[in-house]
Parts: sequence; structure tokens; C-alpha cells
Amino acid sequence: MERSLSFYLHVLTARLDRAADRILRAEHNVSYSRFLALALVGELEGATQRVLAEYLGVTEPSVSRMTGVLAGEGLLDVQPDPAGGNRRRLRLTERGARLVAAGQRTLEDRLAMVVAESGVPYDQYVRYTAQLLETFDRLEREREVST
Amino acid sequence: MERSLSFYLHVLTARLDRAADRILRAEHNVSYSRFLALALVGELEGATQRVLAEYLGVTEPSVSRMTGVLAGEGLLDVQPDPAGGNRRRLRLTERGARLVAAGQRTLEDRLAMVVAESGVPYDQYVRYTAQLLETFDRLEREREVST
DNA sequence: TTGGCTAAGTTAGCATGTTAAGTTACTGGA
DNA sequence: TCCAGTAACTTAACATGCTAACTTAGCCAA
Repeated sequence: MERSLSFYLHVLTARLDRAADRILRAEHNVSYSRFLALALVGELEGATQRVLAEYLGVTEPSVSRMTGVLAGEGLLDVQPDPAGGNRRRLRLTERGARLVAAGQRTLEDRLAMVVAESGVPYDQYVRYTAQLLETFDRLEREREVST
Repeated sequence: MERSLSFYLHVLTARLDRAADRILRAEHNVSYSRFLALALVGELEGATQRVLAEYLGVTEPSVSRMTGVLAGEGLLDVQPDPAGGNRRRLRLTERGARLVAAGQRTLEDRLAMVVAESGVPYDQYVRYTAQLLETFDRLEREREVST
């Protein structure tokens, strides 16, 4: 196989995810998936599960199961939307918010170190990555419309 | 959350993987994970399961289960190493090799299109990505030694 | 020849992703 | 008023990661 971009991205991301998982479990006793969910809820105060699923890039059943677990652990507060409809509003609990803040510091410090060590220009790489994501999303949406 | 690099990479890769999965299932009736395993076996003629695990960036139990399934489907040939030891030599069957060749063409064409559309310079992005992967691997190895 | 060591692979059980199908809560027209 | 439609969520079953613990095969020293 001519080592392709998708393969490199796949492996790089898998390793970063696993390292993040290891660090978060060791220092904050939470998996990376759960951490990502909590971090986004922190940003999207009062989001519904559907919105969270969209931002996380996973399906609604995944979010449904995850929010159940996180609420059970006291990190997340899940309430029926007071405005009505079959909706749940999501918020971080006090503990959830502390965990997100601490975890973010830990992770960003480590990744910045790896990037610095590699010599890859951080800002440009982030820009490229975000740009690819945006293009990919747009093409996928166009594909869906045409289906 | 200040949208961090790890988050962008995580989401971009998750979407690329899912798109690849969708395409491969539709056109070649195989999942992306299985396709990656087969593609690497094609490159690493006669590799052991341990070597394949290392190249795929997954654990040996994962490979063990996967090779069982792929052999059952007639895409992979798993034989005890004639040189002895508790080893299995992996090779593609005729069908496996055809599938790999066809799948690679399909996927690379599509991804190249996305990258072109995004305006991100393909070669440079691949270089950066490979460079990050290499640095990350080195740092992880150093970490393991020091543990 | 045998008991321990090492390398490679497997098994078991869990986490978290998926799709397909079912449920719940509201809305709007007859 | 009530039934059909729509949006949001849940449940069930499966795929594929993981770690921990076990098994298998060969080697070597006593």
C-alpha cells in the first residue's frame, strides 16, 4: 500500500486518542470519550443530546448511552427541556466542570510538547486540519442532499 | 473548549474512517478495519500477527480475532510458520488480493478529491502528518523505556 | 529428560462505535 | 377532540477497540 494520507491520519489519531485516554484515566479517572462529551457540554450550555451528537461527530444512540452513564456518575445534569418537546437539556455539574478544566490543561500541554518536538508548525497544521474537516463536511452534506 | 488540535484530528479522522467504511461496504462489501488489515498483509507478505498488530497500531488480541474472521471469509491464508515457533504466517488469498487492489483505487481517488477541493497542499499535509506520527512514536517508546 | 523462560497467540469481559427499529412528546388539520 | 406526522430519544444487537490472564511452542541449563 502506498502509505496514504487516510492511513497516516487513522494511525496518528488512534495513537493520540489512546495516549489521551491513558493520561486522563491515570490523572482524572475518566476515558477520553467521556471527557470529550463533557468538554463539549461545557461549551454548549444547555444543548440537547442531538446537538451534542452532531458536535461530537457520533450518533444519537451513542450520546444517549453516554449521557446516562455520565449522569449516573454525577458529572452531568440531564433535565427535560422546560420549553417542552421530547428533549433533554444537558449541563455540567460542579464536579463535571472541574474535571473538564483540569483535563484540558493536562492534555493541551502534552500535545503541544509533541508538536513542538516534531518541528511541525502547530498553527498551520491546525488550520489545515480544520480546513479539511470543513471541506469534508460540506461535501458530505452535498452528497446527502443528492441522495 | 478552545478547539484543540487533538479534537480536530479526532473528528476529522472519525469522519474519514466512516466515509471509507461506507464506501468500502457499498462497493466491495468489507469494513474499513478489515480492509486495512488486508492491505497491510498484502504489503507485509508472510508477516506474523504480532507484526501486523504493530503496523496497524492495534493490539494482538484485535489482530487475532480479525485474522480468524478474514480467514473464515476466504480473504486471508493463515498458516503455522514452517520455521517453527508459535507463529502464524499471513498471506492474501487470490480473492483478498483482488479486493485490496480494487479498494485502494476507490479510496485514494475519493480522498484526493476532498483534499484538492479544500485547497490544503496534499504533499505537505501528508509530510506533516507522517512527521507527527514519527515523533509521537519515538516519545512513546522513550516513555515506555523509562517506566 | 525435564522444568523454567520467552515469545506468540487466544480467551474473556468491558467500552463505545454503528444501524434498525421502537417509544415519547408535541403540533396541526379534519 | 383526536389522529397522523415529526422530532428527539431509547433499546437491541452487533463490530471492533482495549486490558488481564491464560495457553502453546520452542529453547536451554541442570
